[in-house]
Amino acid sequence: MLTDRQLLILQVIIDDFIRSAQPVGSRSLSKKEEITFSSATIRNEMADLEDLGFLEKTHTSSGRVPSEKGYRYYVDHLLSPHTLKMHDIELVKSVFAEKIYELEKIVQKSAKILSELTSYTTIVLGPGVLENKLRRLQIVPLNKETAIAIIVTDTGHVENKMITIPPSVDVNEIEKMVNILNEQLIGVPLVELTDKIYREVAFLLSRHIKSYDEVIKILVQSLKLPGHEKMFFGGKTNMLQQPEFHDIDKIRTLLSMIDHEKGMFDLLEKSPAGIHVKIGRENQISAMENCSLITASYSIGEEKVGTIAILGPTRMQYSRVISLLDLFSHDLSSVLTRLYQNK
Amino acid sequence: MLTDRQLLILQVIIDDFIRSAQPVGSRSLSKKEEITFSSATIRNEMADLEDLGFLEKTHTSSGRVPSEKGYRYYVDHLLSPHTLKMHDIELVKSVFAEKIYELEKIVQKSAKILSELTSYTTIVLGPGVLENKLRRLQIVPLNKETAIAIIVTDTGHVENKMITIPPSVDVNEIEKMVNILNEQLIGVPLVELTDKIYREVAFLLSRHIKSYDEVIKILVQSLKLPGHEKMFFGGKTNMLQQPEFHDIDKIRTLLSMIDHEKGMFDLLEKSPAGIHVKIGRENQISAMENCSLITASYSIGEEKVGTIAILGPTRMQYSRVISLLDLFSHDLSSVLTRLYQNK
DNA sequence: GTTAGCACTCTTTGTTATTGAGTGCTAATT
DNA sequence: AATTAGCACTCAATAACAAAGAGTGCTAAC
Repeated sequence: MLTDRQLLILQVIIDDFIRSAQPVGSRSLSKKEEITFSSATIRNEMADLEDLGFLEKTHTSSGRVPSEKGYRYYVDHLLSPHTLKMHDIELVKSVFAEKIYELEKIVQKSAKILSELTSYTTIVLGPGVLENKLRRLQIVPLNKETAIAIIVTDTGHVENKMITIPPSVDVNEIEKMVNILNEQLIGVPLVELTDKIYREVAFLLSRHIKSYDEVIKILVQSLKLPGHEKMFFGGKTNMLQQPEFHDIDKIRTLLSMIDHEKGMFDLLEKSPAGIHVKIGRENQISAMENCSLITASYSIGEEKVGTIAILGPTRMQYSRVISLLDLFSHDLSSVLTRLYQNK
Repeated sequence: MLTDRQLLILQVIIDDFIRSAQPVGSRSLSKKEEITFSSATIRNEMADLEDLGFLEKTHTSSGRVPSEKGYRYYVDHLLSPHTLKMHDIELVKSVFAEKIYELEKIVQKSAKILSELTSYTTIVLGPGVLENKLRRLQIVPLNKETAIAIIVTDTGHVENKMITIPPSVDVNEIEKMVNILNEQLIGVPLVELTDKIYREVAFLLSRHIKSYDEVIKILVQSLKLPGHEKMFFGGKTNMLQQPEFHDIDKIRTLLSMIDHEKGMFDLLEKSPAGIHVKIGRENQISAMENCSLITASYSIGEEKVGTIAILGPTRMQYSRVISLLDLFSHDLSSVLTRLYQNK
């Protein structure tokens, strides 16, 4: 539906605007190497592209600026593959070069490096813990009324939670229960724990444990898992450098959105496997009107366990960020798979 | 050295400027109830106060603005005690009303509420974990090479750390060691652990444990505690609302300073017990030139375990913030003392 | 179909004038 | 001797205006 020339013009305009953040005029376009026709021709084409909704003007006699539809088309059809610099690749690899085994640390460092490489904001979700398998359950009494329940998963993740013990329950009973549970439940994915307890272990417990009713309550209480995975941020304030956010009000709503973790979580959680680009209002959040979000998933083996996202202005270096995320999510996945899959 | 009238004028100017953020002129001052003398008199006094370094002008014919020295004097000598509104007190109490026992949650919620009450930024440091006493040490093997070391303290705090196990070491040996250690070390403050191990337990271990040298290495590795206490933030973006930070560059340096936790930590860590006010450059950090930091300590029993701080513009509501912090640190201390001291 | 040419639009920048809140100083008043 | 009224002066902020420049759309020529 678009002619080759229109595509070329659209692409060059968007490339130029991404670089300069300034509306692009016909005259400056006509000077580019790729462009062999006159500014008048470009003007005509630009008018057509505007009618079609790919470009916009900031005022009647201004140069053109890509619309959301324009970016969408650009991302879907015009993206020229970006070759990463050696330096970039090395930095990415450096995250995985050190012998860090703690998953959270890897993830946190990832967020930091990615935000430095892009000068946008990085958000990493997960790795999810619900699919992890139980390695050890421990209940450590602190005093008469309280105890700490600790869950260790096969990925080395530790969850802990303070619980209250009703006075009727004997500490020894709890210890007994914990022993039984460890025997029965090791290797069971955390999501299935409660279910499995009711189906298979409850019977066993009822035979060996005195105040069964009370104890089972504590158990369920301590297995109640964190509602959602952890999020890690990098470069939260990077958006302040972007010229489109030189307005205090915009930056305030954006930053407080970023800090309001729940909303961010909802946004990332539903992102599917693979790399995806959401442009401006496609994100359904008014604070993100001028932002794009690129998400990539990472996995252990075949199973998706988390999401990496880069938040930038709609005027984002899509090509570069996609290449980086692609490299990164693959490397992260393979490291995690190597570390945590075969046990 | 200052006359009563000068003190009055200084106080009224600072109060007014804190409220309005606008330079205060002689005419508007003369209209205040407290002021019974003419604008000309005020002008003369203001000139004197400026000569003494308590006031400044933004330009030759502008009204006066407090200098850092002015704020200092105001905080030290002129602060009128602020009576908190019922509503404020209720909000503070609400943090402690719920039956939350997890220390970190209490602290986190505190940061949030305080930032909402003040519309400044809240930073909470601690509670320190080094003085806590060991309740349980646990090492959970994940696979041949790695294991998770878990430390539970008497305050219910859980630290965990991934460690690598050299191939020469038998998992059973580790288990044996952990049992010995739990017998010997429960109740010992975390800071003293390593010391105590070398002094008293090493001998015991060397008798019972085969590959003693290797095992002790793992042990020390797993007891290496986090270099410093955790920090919690509230209202990180609140400073964006302050008119003195309507400048993008200022806000950027400030926010990135806040996000750079190390620097913040250094700032808070050395703050002594009680409530203290650091004004502007007294903080020794250029990004905080226009900021004041009010710190308060909180404690378990008699022992200081952490710091609450409020970061605001130098044009801060000192009186109100001090009252809030005072109330807060006392309440927090008494709750913590009740929960964690008597065991 | 393309492009040169031109009138027109709108932002940006700079200049100038005006206003108003404020000061400092002097002289009059208490 | 301290206070205050009065006045000349300063400076930021605002508005009004002009000029420049980058851009457009349209028409007519190529």
